[in-house]
Amino acid sequence: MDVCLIFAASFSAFYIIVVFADEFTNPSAFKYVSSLQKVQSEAMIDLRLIREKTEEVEKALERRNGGFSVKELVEVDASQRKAQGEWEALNQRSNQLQGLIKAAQSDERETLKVEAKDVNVRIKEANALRTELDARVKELQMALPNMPDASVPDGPDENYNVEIHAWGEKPNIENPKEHWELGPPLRIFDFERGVKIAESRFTVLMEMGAKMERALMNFMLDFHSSRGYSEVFPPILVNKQCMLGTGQLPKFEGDFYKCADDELYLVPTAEVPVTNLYRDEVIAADQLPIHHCAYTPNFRREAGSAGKDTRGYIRQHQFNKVELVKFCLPENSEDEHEKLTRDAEAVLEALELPYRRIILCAGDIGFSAKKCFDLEVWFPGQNKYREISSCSNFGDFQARRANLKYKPADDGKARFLHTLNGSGLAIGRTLAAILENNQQPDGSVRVPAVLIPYMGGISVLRPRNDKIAEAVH
RNA sequence: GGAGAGGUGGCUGAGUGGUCGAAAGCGGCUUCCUGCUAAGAAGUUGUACGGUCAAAAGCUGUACCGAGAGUUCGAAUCUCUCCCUCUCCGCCA
Repeated sequence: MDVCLIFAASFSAFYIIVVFADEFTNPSAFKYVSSLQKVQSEAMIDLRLIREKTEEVEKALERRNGGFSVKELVEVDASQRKAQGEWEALNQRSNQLQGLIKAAQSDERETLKVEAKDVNVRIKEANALRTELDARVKELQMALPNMPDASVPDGPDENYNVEIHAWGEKPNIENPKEHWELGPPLRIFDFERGVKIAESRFTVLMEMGAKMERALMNFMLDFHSSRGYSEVFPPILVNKQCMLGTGQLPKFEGDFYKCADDELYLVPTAEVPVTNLYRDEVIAADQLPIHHCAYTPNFRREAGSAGKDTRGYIRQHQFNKVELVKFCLPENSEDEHEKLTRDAEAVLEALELPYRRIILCAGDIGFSAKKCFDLEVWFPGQNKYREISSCSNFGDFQARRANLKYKPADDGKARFLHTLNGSGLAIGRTLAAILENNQQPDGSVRVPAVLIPYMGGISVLRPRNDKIAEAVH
């Protein structure tokens, strides 16, 4: 692990040096880099861009794990445009004929009608072809992930993520327990009854657990509200358009819970409803940036993570999270990204939890993101850092899908804005991290100072010996 | 869930088979006028994808009046299906 990190870190430094050196010493390299950056900052998955700069786009996507080909898309797009042209030409003729028929004498009119009918048949055929190709283009286009930003390090998987910095001192605990060992005596978690009520990966929070979960929600919402994020509480069920807009669909259908009778999905993250708040809208530039924070429960099927984190409260089908979402001008998104990540880090610092920030490599980055920082909190019981927040800059990728635009102050043409989001934070994991980091030798847990007011003044969680805590079968 | 009404441009709202991308008003923008403001006058004002152009402007083609299908040479307008909104009733935290 450590070896890997050192390698990754030096790798990253090397990468950055190379980029800088190239930029400032080699004119042709500079040209390449800046044109690549232009490609990336101006438009993600823009069809015109894919058409005109196919190779650059492909090169950028190649850095992602699995690799993505845009060749088929370019080909289908070409035939779609041809079909579109033919269809339009036929429509034009049809429109002409309509005018002629209106002006014609009755005998002449019948002849024209015959031609018009024939044209209409051909229009129908041309339209069928056009529609089919249209759908195919859309399908291929929607399946393409965002292009990683030039500043994202290369690498196929999480082993190539690079640590940016770390904060806090790891607590010195003798034989630290994991949170699932600490929880039941404190009467915080009831894992067995959670399974009884739903299925595995569902947990009941009891008493102090329920209280602290709620305290964390309130603390985080208050925290971000006071830092300029306006609070929203959105629907937890969303329609398909929302899921397409933020990029969960169409690629990852199996990852989410869906209400079969209603075409509605349980939100996997507040990102989905909150980003879609302004879908199909044009926002005046002076209204930007918009900063929202939102609490929602989140539902994920965790398909493909069988065997991972089967114990404990780390990986649940239902979990709570406070999310930060930003809408901003394209030129500000990088800056907003840094600030958003700082806001998430500030929560960890307020809670006195040691963490580190890593930048995800191109192969590990999420589908919609062009750049992503993960915050990882220290778990003494597990003796490792675990993800607790993921802060992404999507560029205009989601904005394109969700049709989110802004109207610039100067010229009137509406343009796609940029979206960002990050967890601030995942509440269940925060609770687990507090348990592990603040555990005392006697099995009690110290409540972080900022949380005490939210816990009704309770400063220590103590083990209890309730009979009801023991499962009775 | 039952009954009724309705979905038109940034907004209000007209339009019941062609001359409608769509009246009128409001708002927005430009210009003029006026010490300033207010008021007034004239003009202009949707989106997407193409073509033309070095590019922009301009010009030009096609589509779009909730979505889809149908009738017709021709649909905002007629028919059908679906979605959504509103009002009343019922139910309910």
